[in-house]
Amino acid sequence: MTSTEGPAQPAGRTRDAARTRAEILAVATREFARLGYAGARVDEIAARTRTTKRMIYYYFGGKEQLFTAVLERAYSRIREAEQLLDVEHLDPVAAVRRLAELTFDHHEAHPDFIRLVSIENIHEAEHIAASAELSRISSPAINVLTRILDTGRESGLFTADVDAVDLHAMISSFCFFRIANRHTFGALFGRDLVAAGQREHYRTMLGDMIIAYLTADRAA
Amino acid sequence: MTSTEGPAQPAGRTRDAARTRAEILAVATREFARLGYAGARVDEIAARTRTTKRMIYYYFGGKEQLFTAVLERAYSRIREAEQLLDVEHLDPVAAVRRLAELTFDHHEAHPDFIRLVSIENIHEAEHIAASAELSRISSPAINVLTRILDTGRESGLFTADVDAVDLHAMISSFCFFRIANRHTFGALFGRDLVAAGQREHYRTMLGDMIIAYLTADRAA
DNA sequence: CCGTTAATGTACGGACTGGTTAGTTAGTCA
DNA sequence: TGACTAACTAACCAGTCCGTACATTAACGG
Repeated sequence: MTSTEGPAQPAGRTRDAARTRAEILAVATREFARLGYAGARVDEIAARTRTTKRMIYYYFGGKEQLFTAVLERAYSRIREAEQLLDVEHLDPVAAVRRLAELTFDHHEAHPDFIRLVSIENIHEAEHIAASAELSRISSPAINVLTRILDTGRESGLFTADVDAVDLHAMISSFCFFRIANRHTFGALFGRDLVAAGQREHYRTMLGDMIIAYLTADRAA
Repeated sequence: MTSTEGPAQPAGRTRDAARTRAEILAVATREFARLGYAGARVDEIAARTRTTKRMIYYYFGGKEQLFTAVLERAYSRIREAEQLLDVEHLDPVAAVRRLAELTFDHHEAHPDFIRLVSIENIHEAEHIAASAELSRISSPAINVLTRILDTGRESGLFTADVDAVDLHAMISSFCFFRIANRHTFGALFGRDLVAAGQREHYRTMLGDMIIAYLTADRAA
C-alpha cells in the first residue's frame, strides 16, 4: 500500500504510461485469476491500482481486451521460461525427466497462470483465437521435446509411439491437474496434492511415469 | 420448446414439484457449465425453463445454493457410474487398464461435468466444502483401485510405490486435461485432443502409461 | 513560456442482476 | 364443497457493472 518503487513521489503522481499499463496488467492478472472473467470487476481492478478505471479503457479498450492482454503476458512468460531450457546435453532419459520436472516446477510456481488457462478454457479459448500474438507462436518446449524424442528413439531407448505434442500433453496433464484441481480433489479425497511434504513424491512420480511409458517393453 | 413429456397439457401447466425442480436443475447445469458461476444468469436460467425465476428461489434458495445442488447431482451421477464398475474378476493389469478406460470414457461423455469441476476449482471448492452431502462421501473407484493394487502387488506384477488415491489422480489428470484444456491446447498446438479419429490413440496411450508405470522395472 | 498532446481524473448513464413482495391458482382432504 | 396449502406467476426494487462524456493536468518541443 505504500510506495514501492524508486524515486518515491511524496503523494504526487508521475506520468508514466508504461508503469501505469504494467500495474493495470498485474492487478488484472490477479483479479481475473482469482474470480474468473465474469467474476472480476473492472471497478475493483481499477481500485486496486494507483490509477483509475478510465485508464483501463484508455490503454486496453475494455474488459475483454484487458483479459486478452493478461493472457498474452502470462503465455509470453512461460515461453520465456521455456527458452531457457538447457537439457539437450543430457542423455534422453535424463533430459525428458528434467523437462518434466521443469514443467512441474513451473506449474507449481505459477498457480495464477493455471487458473487463467482454466478460465480461458471455460470460454473455449475465444480470446486466444482472437489474439494474433497468441494463436501464432507455439511452445519452445515442443521443439526441445522433438529433438530429445528423436535421439531417444534412434538409440533404441524409447519405444513408445508418441510425438512431442502428445508427450507434452501427457506431462502437462499431471502438472496441471495437480494445481488446477487441488481444491476439489482435496475436498473429495482428503489429500492435498500440493502439500509441501508430498512435493518430491509427486515430482518423482511424474518422472517415473513418463520414463516408464517411453521405455516400456512393448513386447509384453 | 414444445412440450416434451407424456400427458402434454395443451398449454396449461400441471403442478409437478419434482418435474419443475428437475428441469431447473438440468437447465442450471447447462448454464453454469457453459458460462461459469458468475457468468450464468439466474434470469436466463429461469427463461430457459417452463417456470419462473421465483421458483428457483422457492426450491433452492438462491444462486449459490442452486450451483451447489448442480454440483451435488453431477457428482452423484459419476458415483453411480462408478458403482457399476465390475473389473475385479480381471487380472490386475487388465483391471487397471479397464478402469482407466472407463474413466477416460466417462470424462469424454460428460464434458459439462468437467467444466463444472473446473469452475468449482476456480472457487476453491467452497461449495463442496459447504455441502454436507459432497464433503462426506468419497469415490467408489478408490476402493476398487485399492483392491486391484493390492492384488497386483502381492503377485509381484506391480512395483510402483503409489496408493489408490495417487493412482486415481494420475489416471484422472490425463482424462481431465484432455477434455478440460482441449480448447487452449488446440489453439496453441494445433492439435484437437478430442478428435474422433484420435480417440483410440489416446485411450491406448493412457492405458499404456498407467501400466508401464505400475509394472516398470525399478532396478533400471 | 507557450501551445500541443498524451495521460489522467470525475462523475454519471443506462442496462442488467440477484433477490423479494404481493398476489394467484391447482390440487387435496376433511 | 369449501378451507387449506403447496406450487406458481408477474412486477418490481435496490444495488451493481461496464462503459463514456467531459474536464484537467503533466510533459515536451519549439
